Amino acid sequence: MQRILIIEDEVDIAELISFNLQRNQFDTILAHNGLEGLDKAMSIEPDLIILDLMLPGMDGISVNKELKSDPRTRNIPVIMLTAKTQTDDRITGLETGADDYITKPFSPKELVLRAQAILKRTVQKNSGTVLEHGPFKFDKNTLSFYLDGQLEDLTSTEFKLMIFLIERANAPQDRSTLLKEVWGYSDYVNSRTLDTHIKRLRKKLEPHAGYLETVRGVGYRIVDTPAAS
Amino acid sequence: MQRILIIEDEVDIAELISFNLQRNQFDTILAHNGLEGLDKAMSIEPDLIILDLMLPGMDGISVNKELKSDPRTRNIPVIMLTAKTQTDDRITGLETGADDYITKPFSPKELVLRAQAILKRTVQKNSGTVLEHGPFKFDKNTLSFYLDGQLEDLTSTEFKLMIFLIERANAPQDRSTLLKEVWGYSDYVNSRTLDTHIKRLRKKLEPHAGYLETVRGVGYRIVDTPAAS
DNA sequence: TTTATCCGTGACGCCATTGTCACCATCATA
DNA sequence: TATGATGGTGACAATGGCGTCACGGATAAA
Repeated sequence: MQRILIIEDEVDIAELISFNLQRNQFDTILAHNGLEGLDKAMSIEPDLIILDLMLPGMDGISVNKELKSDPRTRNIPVIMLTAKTQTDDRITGLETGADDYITKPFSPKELVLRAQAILKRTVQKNSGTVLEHGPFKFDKNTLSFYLDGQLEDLTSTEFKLMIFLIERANAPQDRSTLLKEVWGYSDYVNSRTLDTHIKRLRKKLEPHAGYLETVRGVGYRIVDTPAAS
Repeated sequence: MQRILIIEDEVDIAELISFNLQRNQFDTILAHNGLEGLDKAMSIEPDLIILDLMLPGMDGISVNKELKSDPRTRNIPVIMLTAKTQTDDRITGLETGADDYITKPFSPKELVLRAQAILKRTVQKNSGTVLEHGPFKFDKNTLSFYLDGQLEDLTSTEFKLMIFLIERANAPQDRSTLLKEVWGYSDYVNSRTLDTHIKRLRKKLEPHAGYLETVRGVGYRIVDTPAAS
């Protein structure tokens, strides 16, 4: 079950939020001022924080700044609650730190929807975008490629080709499959295009080009352990 | 717990494999000929299949072909067991269908390692590589972009930029952050590069460019619901 | 050894992508 | 309203990615 920390001094509002979130299968934790909120955020490490902008003592912006400066809480998404006046149009813009904001008065339904949307997003963001295989490492988010830990340049075609092969490691992929899946060619084209790209790839993969094997009569494959040469 | 189907007629070998996999927290199912194997594969839908090449009645290659032709079993990875003779060097090459192969005699340890490697891979492959936001859809594997379900072209810079913004939807990202994270610029450069790319993106996002908002004095953001215009 | 395939490679030219600049439009503030 | 700052836009040039081709080398079967 996902836990949501609510930092809000007005008890009525805090209860209203808490009630609606619990009804939608979230666990809730309450904090009634900024310091208590920071404390609980650090110790509990919730999945999401709902933070009122106006708080006694330490205001929401400062709390958020503190949250973003600590590694334990830096990646926890924050929804900011703001009052609808002119001045905080500026705040919504400036609050680069907050992941979303809601203006009071707000409907509980909207808040639940936003919470769900954000949590869904962070689950997506932190899952399965890094692919490792031997000395190769790929980050599908930033489209970056590392060879022995060193960032190297790959063109997007090379990137697609490598990912396709690595996700099917050891299994040879034939030429027409590769041209279809990586290039999007619908019918088989007899050309040297694939070979040329493989050549360029091998050059960039040095000294680990041995992972990329030719399977004569079929196509190519990436192996778990390169043959001794 | 992950289930592994073992299709192997020699009882001793089947037991050996089964024992070692179970010791490593896998569930195992045994089948002693090709037809029984196909049957169990269809009904149980295991996470991985270990398939002997030499089987009484229907041989391994035919079984594999059948497996790949049925939608229920098509995506289940297959490890093929082959005897080490000259002829099946050819088979290993030809067996585009199998995801990996092991030559007999093999060490149980190696088999377990390969099974774990393959299962880890398929988990990676099927997770979190598709990102959706409103009318936008991204496949990080094929680097393809869909607008209202229609495949559209994005350059790799545009792709990176969109992913970065969407994963931080609603939260404005300032110019220097974007230049640093998407372009890899280390120090702030005062240039119109970002603006130009945003312009090009907006053109390609039509008629949904409203999702990409300018936050004056800060940078840009993607919103969940575009403002009415 | 011969022969037919299949693959690797270097060179070349096209063109999409990208960054820059000048100029204009828009916005915030006094 | 006036003014300065910030963002939008069109045009342009440089670069690099990409596909094609011709040729040579390697491999497998006869």
